[in-house]
Amino acid sequence: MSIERAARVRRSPEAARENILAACEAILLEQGPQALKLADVAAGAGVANATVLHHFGSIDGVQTALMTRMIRQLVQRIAVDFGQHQDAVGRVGAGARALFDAFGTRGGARLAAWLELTGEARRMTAIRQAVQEVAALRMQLDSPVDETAVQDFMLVCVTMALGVGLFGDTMAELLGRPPERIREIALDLIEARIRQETGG
Amino acid sequence: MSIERAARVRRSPEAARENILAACEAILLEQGPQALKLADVAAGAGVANATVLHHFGSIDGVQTALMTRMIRQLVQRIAVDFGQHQDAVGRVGAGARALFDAFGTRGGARLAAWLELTGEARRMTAIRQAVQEVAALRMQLDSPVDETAVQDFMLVCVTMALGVGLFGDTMAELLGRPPERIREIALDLIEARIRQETGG
DNA sequence: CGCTCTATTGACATTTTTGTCGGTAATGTC
DNA sequence: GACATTACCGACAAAAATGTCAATAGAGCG
Repeated sequence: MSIERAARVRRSPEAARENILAACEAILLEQGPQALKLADVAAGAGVANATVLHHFGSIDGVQTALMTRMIRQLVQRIAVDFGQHQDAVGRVGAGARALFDAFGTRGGARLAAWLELTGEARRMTAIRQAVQEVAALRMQLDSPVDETAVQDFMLVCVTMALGVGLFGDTMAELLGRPPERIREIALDLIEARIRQETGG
Repeated sequence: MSIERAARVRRSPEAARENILAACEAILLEQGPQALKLADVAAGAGVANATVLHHFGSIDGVQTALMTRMIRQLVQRIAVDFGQHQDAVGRVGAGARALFDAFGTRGGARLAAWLELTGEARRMTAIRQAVQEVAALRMQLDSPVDETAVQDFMLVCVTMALGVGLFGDTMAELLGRPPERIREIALDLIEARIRQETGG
């Protein structure tokens, strides 16, 4: 019997990078950032180690590209969700909901935690831009009294969404409560605050 | 000139372990979990690599011991803070405050995030025990209507405390708000909920 | 087809990190 | 002081992870 060698796949540079980063994302979500080893990434993508290095230069390059990609996806998802609401009343609640969705799925919160732990949290500037744009939008549309109050409030929303997205499931399981409960209550707190602000 | 060799320090096994784990904790807080290398830990503790291994067997043993130690400290801190309040009214607010303190300082939230990312979140069972004890205590003292409501609420408090503790400072800086703001608003949300629950 | 370009690769080199081992030196005990 | 115990260390070995390089092979183009 002859030795069969898998036919070599040749992709465009973009497709090759995409393929590798997708594998990285899966590893990050399933095993955490410390499992992002060159060999594992290459194996996950179905290519040789050297191929990964050819496209990204180093394992750090891979990580940087992964962060960038995930942040871009995250911001885009938030923007889309937020843009879908037109009425002033439901917009804030829907915005909060969009935040919770964005960070609760596809590893958004895990990415943020990774950045935080590795001291690369400055990379999240894209999030800042998005939040500030949204804040400006709300000022324009709903014209609430205090601008800093709006910013403060959005700040807390983002932080809560991150916390729930990262720890929610584990905490719920740990304490024997249904996983969606945390999110419900957190959103409830937020909406109560909104009613208080706008209503009286 | 003769070669001076620093006098060898000999500690009790407990003190030696303590010394090493303290160095680990500093590294974890300053540089993140990925920086917990054997050589760095040994250097931080002022001992040889082999000494670290002598006491913990392997670098994994070091990490496990560190987790255990930090969790123990964390739970103890929460318990102390919580036990200081006697009146039923302020207890919940004070409890929430204690939670925020515990996770916001000394890397409690960073530890939790690390456990979460590495998939070792089950180690946090000590936290579960503490929360359940506190919930039982509150049921006994304040006898609110619904037990699951109390549990749900504490669950959200813990998750929010974790989120604020881990992401609060970065998010505040990122959005140009004072760092203590998040904590204030979050506690405000919680206390509003308490008033709503108990008051009407 | 012949040619160029470059994504891809296995084999190898380098670096980093972890772990082993025999010996040394504090400390307590008799 | 003699001895046993063991925390401690330097030097080295092993393993793991990253990175280099020359050669190979798809794909487009004349």
